[in-house]
Amino acid sequence: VYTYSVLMSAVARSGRWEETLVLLDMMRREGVAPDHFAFGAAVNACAKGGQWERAVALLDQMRSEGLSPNVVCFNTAADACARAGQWERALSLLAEMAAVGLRPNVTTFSSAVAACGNAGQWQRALGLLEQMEEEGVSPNEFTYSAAVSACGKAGQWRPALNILRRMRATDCPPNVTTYTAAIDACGKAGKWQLAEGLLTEMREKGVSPNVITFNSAISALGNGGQWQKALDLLEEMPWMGVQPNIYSYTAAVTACGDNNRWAKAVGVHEKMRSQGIRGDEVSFTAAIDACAQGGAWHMALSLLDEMRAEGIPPTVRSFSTAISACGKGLQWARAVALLREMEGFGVSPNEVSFNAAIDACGRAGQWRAALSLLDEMSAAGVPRGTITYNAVIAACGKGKQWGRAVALLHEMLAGQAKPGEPAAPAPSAD
RNA sequence: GCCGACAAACGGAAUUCU
Repeated sequence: VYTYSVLMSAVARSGRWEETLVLLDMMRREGVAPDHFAFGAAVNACAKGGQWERAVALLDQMRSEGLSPNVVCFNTAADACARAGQWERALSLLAEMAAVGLRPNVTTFSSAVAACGNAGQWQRALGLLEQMEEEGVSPNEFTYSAAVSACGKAGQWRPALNILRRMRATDCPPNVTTYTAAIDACGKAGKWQLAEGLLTEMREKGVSPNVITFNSAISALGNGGQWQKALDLLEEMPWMGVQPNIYSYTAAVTACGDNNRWAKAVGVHEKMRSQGIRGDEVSFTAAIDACAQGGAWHMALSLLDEMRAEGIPPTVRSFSTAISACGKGLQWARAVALLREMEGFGVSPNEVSFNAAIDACGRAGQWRAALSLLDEMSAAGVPRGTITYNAVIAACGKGKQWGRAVALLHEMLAGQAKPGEPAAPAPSAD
């Protein structure tokens, strides 16, 4: 039993849940009854592998084999729900624990808070903080950080900062992760000055920022329009003993790109590579996107070539971004050509790729080309989305093809009869 | 007590509007 569960925990870390289930079966076949550790490892593998239903089902499986799930098993299943944003399931596991006489601990609550946060339920996350204290369980850094992150994801920077304030009054003061989550929360809300202030504050309090903290701060500055400050911080972080990684550079590339500084973005990306950090598909795509936003379609295409020359296979996102770059530069023929070429590189265009190409045609007044792409899309088995219709309707509008635009609108509405789907944004009616 | 299972923070793409 011991040997098996050690083996399973190793497999679990890599998220290979299928293998842990096979191992469970092997144990049974050899007449070895899986214990809490073995099941715990299997539940963990399901959690890491994104299989929250299986994780929860394993708890029932345990019972049918005569084992009552313990707190760790519940916690691990709650973590699976948290990762999937299944807050209702996470909360029902909490309730279930109480029903079978188990006391949820701080880990249980932390996962439940994270589950709410990942589902956008920030008020519920805060409610859980209160609830756990009422039940005599003190939140720790994990819980608080999850709560700050929950607020941040929902754009709630004030409650996020309130949690930090509250922590200062406990014997669990904010640590580097909490500060990082708070910086990220401020950044997402465009509050770059607050993010900057938190970075200063933490250092004053003797909490050393790590690379993730700096990356969040760079993004916060970029998101607040402060691309120059973002670049400055990238330069300064080594002085504070933290070497930038590829995430840091990519955040800086995005900061420049989102603020209409495509040449700076490309420069930062090059600098990264001159520092011995190889670009990857994400960093290149960020640089291509910076060019797209700046209308620098030619540079976007060069970057796409460059990444291939470096042996970094462009992804569907890379291609879609480059198509968009061509479109914004009114290079519709190049956009369409790229759409057709990508298949040759082993990358199938998806809905986004087609949308970008259709938009490229529309911008250039090529409504016929846009319509034929719509047909091609169906022929390729790629479903049309709301955005597809918006783009193609806009293309017809630009080409003064009112009848076609209206027909497409009706087609879109007719095909959208699925209840529960969000309604299409109303196209402007001129 | 530890030596077998559990938890938190950061980066990339499309349409319109902001």
